Amino acid sequence: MVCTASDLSAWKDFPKGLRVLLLDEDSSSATETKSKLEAMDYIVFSFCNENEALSAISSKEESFQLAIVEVSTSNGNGSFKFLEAAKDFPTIMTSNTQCLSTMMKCMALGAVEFLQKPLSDDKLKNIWQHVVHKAFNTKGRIISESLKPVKQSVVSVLQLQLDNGERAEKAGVSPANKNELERSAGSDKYPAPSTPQLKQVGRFLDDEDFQDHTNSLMKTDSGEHDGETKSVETTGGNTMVEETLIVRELQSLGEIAIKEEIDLADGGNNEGNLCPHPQNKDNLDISRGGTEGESPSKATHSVCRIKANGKKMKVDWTPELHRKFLQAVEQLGIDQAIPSRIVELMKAEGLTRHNVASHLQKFRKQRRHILPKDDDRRWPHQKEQMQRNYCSYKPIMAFPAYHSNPALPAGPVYHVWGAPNTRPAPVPMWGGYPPWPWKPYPGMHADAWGCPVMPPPHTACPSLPQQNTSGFSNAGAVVGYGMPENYFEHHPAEEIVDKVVKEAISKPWLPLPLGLKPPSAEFVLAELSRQGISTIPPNISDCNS
DNA sequence: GGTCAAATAT
DNA sequence: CATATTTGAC
Repeated sequence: MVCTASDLSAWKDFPKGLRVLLLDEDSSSATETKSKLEAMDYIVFSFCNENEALSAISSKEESFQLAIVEVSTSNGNGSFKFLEAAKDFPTIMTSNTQCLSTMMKCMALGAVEFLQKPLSDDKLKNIWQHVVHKAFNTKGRIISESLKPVKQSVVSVLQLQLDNGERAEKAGVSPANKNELERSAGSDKYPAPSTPQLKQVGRFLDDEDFQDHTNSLMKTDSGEHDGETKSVETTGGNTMVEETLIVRELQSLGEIAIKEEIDLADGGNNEGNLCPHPQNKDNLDISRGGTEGESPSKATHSVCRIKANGKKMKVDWTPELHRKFLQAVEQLGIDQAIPSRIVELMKAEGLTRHNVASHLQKFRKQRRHILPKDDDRRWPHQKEQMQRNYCSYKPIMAFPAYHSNPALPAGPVYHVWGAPNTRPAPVPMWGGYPPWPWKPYPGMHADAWGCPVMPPPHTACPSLPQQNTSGFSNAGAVVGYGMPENYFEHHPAEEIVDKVVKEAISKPWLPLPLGLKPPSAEFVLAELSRQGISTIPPNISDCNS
């Protein structure tokens, strides 16, 4: 993204106020680092032994957004202990040594970067990127309280800039920078936090949820045959598409989607769009001079849903948001899935119980339509039937079709049987749960809503009756969210089944069925580290000489 | 609060 | 005209 005037004002003091926990036993280097950071407007809390640091993060984790931890021969595993404990926010490891094993271990344990000492201004100046990166790439896990404000701030500013850009355009200014953002969004697949350019903010994509976003991007890119550009109004021509593209990406990052109404009519008075701004500043500066005891993040969390004219903005139930919704519903279990609880679980700022209630209503209605009366077993009215053991309740699938969604927590997926939940299992309670067809394809009627799209996962309920009761004619065309769209577009359902089965056979070591996405390297690493990274040298002393 | 249904917005 | 979301009543 080209640095425009609005950039300068919006991001001017971006890292300002970010709280950095510094753990370094070497007091002189600690002091030096601290002063460098402070010169850059970071707020530094310095610790010289890991126990203090540990207790600091465990008691007030929300007070920090970033940690810099020194690892040395003398502090042994202390730094690693900290690193593991501080998984919720980005931790940069630093050391005098250049031992590859050490670096490797740091990375395996979740460090976001390894910096060789001494820490120069250059090395330090962009560490904020890790904060932003983390804030946007914590899907499926719990996003740390301290990172939420950052995320919101960034989203706000970016959205604001979109608005500004829109206005500038109307004034005849070339929107070159937006094109730039778009381009980078589509092609820059690999996050490289060390690269300072702001354009990275346009695409916070990790392997984990890469597919999703790319899908939507590519679809939008490809023009009008797009299933997701629901909010694209053709009125404005291409610029609107770009606008929407970017906004949508932000939206799909888990924020409540707010439809900014761009009033083409009353060109000048869009001051209301400024509303995200104050929040942004607040969030970043709130910690200034504050004491460690405060938790800045708790302060302001509500998304500004008020338009200039005071009207509330509509909640846009993006696939992403709906996915949260579904997760919540599944997690709660059918008889507990009530608006208030769903709202809690969704953890989507700005979303009200009413919003959810409404969505739930629609959701239920749709289901009723899809699963005709005879087996409406899953809704509370039929208490007698609730206990019946329907196949869709059984955790047969380790990777239920619907869950091929990468945004879901990786944790329980491979442990369906031992899932901690009180419910039977984190399994879709609505067997073969259909994707939510947001504007599937042009011309397709929206009552395709509940159409089961996935071929019934082979091992799963072969007898599930309603799988076929509703119109299936479009099955080939409707594509589930979170699935690689092309996959379906080019493979008839039977081929898919075949493919999945073959894969299952060829990889017997994996749980069945495999789902549609093989475990990524990332997943394996994560799993390894979760289990204590036995493959990595237990200590570093052997390489420090 | 939860649900349902009418009212609105898109 | 059909849908999606919000509003309001029960």
